[in-house]
Amino acid sequence: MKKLTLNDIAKHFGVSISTVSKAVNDNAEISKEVRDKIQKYAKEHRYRPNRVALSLLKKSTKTIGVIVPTILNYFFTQVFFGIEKTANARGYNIISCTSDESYPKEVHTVGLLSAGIVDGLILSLSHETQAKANIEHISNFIDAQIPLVLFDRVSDKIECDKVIVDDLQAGYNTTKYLLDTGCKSIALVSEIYNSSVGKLRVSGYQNALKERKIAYDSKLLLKVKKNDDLELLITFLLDYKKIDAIIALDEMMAADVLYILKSKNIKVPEEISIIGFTNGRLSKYVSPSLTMVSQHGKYIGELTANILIDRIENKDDFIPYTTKIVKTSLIERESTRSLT
Amino acid sequence: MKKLTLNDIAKHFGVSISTVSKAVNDNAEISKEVRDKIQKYAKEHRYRPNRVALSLLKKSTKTIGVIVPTILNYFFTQVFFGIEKTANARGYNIISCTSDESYPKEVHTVGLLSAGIVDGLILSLSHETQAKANIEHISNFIDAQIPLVLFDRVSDKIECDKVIVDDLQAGYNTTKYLLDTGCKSIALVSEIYNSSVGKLRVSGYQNALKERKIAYDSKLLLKVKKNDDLELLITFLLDYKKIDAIIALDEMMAADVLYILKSKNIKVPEEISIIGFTNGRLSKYVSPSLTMVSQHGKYIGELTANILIDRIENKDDFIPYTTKIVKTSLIERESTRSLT
DNA sequence: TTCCTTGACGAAAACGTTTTCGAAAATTTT
DNA sequence: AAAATTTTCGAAAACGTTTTCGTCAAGGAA
Repeated sequence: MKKLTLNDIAKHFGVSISTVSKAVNDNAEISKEVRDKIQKYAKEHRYRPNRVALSLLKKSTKTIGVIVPTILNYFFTQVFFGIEKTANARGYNIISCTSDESYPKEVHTVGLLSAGIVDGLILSLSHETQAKANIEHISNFIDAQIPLVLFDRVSDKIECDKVIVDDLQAGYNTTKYLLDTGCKSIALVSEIYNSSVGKLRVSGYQNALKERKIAYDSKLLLKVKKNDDLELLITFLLDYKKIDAIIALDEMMAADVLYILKSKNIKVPEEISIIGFTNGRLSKYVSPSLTMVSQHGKYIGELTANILIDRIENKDDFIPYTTKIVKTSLIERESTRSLT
Repeated sequence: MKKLTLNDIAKHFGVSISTVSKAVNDNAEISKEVRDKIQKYAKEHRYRPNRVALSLLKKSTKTIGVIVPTILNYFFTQVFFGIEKTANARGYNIISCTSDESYPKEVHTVGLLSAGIVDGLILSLSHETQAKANIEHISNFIDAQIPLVLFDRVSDKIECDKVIVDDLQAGYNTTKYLLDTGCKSIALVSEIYNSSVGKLRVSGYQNALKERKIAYDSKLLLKVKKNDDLELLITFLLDYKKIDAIIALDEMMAADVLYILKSKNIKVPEEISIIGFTNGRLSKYVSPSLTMVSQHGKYIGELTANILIDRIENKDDFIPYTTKIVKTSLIERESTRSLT
């Protein structure tokens, strides 16, 4: 039951390979009887054209590469889901890789994918890459003439299509929302302080403060690293100053903050309000449920995939690069006070 | 800056393709000077051997296919993470697909992946496939001589390597644990009642009941479908009989059950205990936090990938198929009473 | 009959790579 | 100087497919 090739079928019928190829493709150039005979045989023996050979010939693999910093994060899982869905619908497979927030791994993976196995690439920069701001590997990839779409974690230095979240506005909106509910002293905790999205959210936060003529205090910006003890940091923060709201830059962290506050018997939202980024599964179920910023991950995935595939399928046409900005939505729940 | 081929380099230096190939592969057959000259040029122009051409020649793509029923589920995300990690470590890329619990989509995807683009396949059967028990597409795949490893959702009718969770034992253990904490009337809610794993867990549940000489009441087994109103079903259940424990067959459902009980002002675990399957992010953060069964998803992914790659790399050797059974662990939290 | 058209099929190139084998040239050995 | 060996490189096959073009025969038209 070895894999059947055109050559095998050709030998079986004593005809040429071209005849078989045309027959299985139902080409009228071949007489009806021969065609039927060969098609029947091919079907019975489950002949399938070798996609690798086809890829080599057509210079198109019908697969797109996806590199995300991590998959153990609801936002990226959602985006991934959206990409997979639309890619499949448009006849593409996806080959998925994780950079694990690591620069060397990203370089390595991008290199691999530039060797002809994908027709295009979707990428969200790793945290380390954004911190280093070293994007030579991306430039090389672009030089290889393979379409690339960046999403969420992008870089100004890279010229290509991009899909980003309106993080500046989101940072501004959440801060303003908290101020409007009567909060005065708002802290911000972030693990991704070096990433483009983290910085934009902080800028939005600062803009909102400035608008209300509230001085920005950098001590209220908690940069937490991988193995930091968040509880300790929060304890210090609360000792430093009276806080009445905390913005957490991802969902897990929002949940962690809530957990810590509850363990300290601090009432949420009466004493401290919480808003988190990424509206995942957690936020609905904890109590009090968390007010969150939704980034519409699935939609971003769909949009990104569509832009990439359009680019792949109109490779010769000159289409200027676009940057799509996706607005966020605030999902109001119980961890914030109501607007008065 | 078009993609460079061996031919391009050969022309540039006026040598043959074979010379260039050997030179870039640092073959001593080529004189040191020529080798250096060509390697320098290749590096400068970022030559990378075309992987598609290589795959065709070597009949090996160094990629493995993964088909899971859904990625929006923490267990499968975990498994996926484990697979990706070990596959990468062993030099393989993964091409990932979702069956969306749909039989036709699974058939289609398995078909695609049998056309030579993967060296092996990792698969967890869709719910619909297990309900239909139609596995012809899998048989066809196996006939094509491509290594296959099934995990979690498997079928007795398919002969191949398998990695499964000890769901029978897990069902038994959780039930027994609840009985030991003093529960007498245990209900079970499941969305995957037709899957192999669902059935095993129910069997384990029944075994534990039988051991304690408690009659099994099929009304306590809630089969919930995609769009059912869980709250209504639970209300009926509570009206039907006094319940003091609920086993939920996945994490979301456990959280939903908790949510519903809380909204009915039923104390957990004083009045009703809850145990859920899949120890994800949710369970830790809800309150009371949920006692869960951990299936060690990441480990399963690693194990599965290793078995598959071993099979790929020793294709000629005859190694009998194995079925690895991974034990579960019970993570005790606040949604169950303490053992007395 | 002769010419032209049409139908049915095959030969060969092309995609990019590795590898085996052969051959020429350079070097060493006798 | 002749013979033997080694060094250095190229030709060609192979992987499986599509597609262009050519060929040959049959059939119809003149």
